[in-house]
Amino acid sequence: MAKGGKTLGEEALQQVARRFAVLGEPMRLRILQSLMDGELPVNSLVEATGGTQTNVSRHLQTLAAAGLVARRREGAQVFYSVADPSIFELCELVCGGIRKSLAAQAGSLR
Amino acid sequence: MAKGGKTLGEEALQQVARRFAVLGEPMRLRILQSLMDGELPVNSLVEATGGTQTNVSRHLQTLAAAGLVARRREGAQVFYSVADPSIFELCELVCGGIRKSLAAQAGSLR
DNA sequence: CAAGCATATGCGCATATGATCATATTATGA
DNA sequence: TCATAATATGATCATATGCGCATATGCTTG
Repeated sequence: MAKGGKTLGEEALQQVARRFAVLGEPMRLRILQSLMDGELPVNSLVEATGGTQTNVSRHLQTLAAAGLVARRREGAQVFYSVADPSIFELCELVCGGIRKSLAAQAGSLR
Repeated sequence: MAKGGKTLGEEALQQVARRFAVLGEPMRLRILQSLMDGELPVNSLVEATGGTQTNVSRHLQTLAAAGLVARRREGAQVFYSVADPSIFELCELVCGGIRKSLAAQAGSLR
C-alpha cells in the first residue's frame, strides 16, 4: 500500500472526488434510487424518474463510466443495475450527517 | 418521520445531492483531509493544500454553508474544524467502493 | 487613529456540466 | 429488407463552478 490508510494520495483523492461528484446530481440519485429494488430497463427509469429519455440515458452513461451501475442487454432493451451496493450505505451516512447538521443548526439558532 | 427510511423525498434527495456535490471537489477534499487531525487557521490550510488564499477561503465558505466545517474566530485568525465526522466514514466507504470497481474492471479486462 | 496581518468578497474569465433537439445505432419482427 | 421500438450520441445552449486579481472587512498593536 502506498499509504497507511489515513491520508489519500493526489490520484486517489481525484478519484474519490470524482465519485462524490457523480453522486452529487439529483437526477442520478433518482436513478440509483429507482434501481434500489433491482435492475430496470431505460424506459422504466425514464418513467420512474420523470426525466427525458435522452437525459436519463446520458446520466446512465456517467454512472456506468464511474462503475456505479452495470449494463445488461436483453434484446432491444438494456437493463441497468447498481454495481456497487456501498452507494446506499453512503446515502444513509449522508442522511444521518444532514440530520445532525440540521439539528446543530437548530440548536445554534435558539 | 416522513419516510420509513428507504426512499428519499424530493427535498431530502436535493440535500443529499448537494452534500455529495460539495464533497466532489478535490480542493475541498484536500482541505477536509488537512483538518483530519484537528482545527487549523486559514493560512495553515493555504499552506497545507497549496492553494491560494482566495480559493481556500471560498471553499471554506462552501464547506461551512453545507455544515461540514465549523468556524471559530480567535483574534485575527479564523480556525476551521470538521463539523461532521461522518465525512471520513464516507471517504472510507468511497475508497472501498473504488477499490472494488477497479478490481471488477480488472477482472472484466482479463 | 494609523499601519499591518488575516480573512473574506465583488468582479470577470474560462471551463465544466446538465438539458434538449435531432439523428444515429441496435435489435426485433412482419 | 423495411418498419418499428429501445437506446445512445452529436450539436447546441444556458447555466454553474472554480479560479485569480484586486479590494474590502475585521482584528490587533503601536
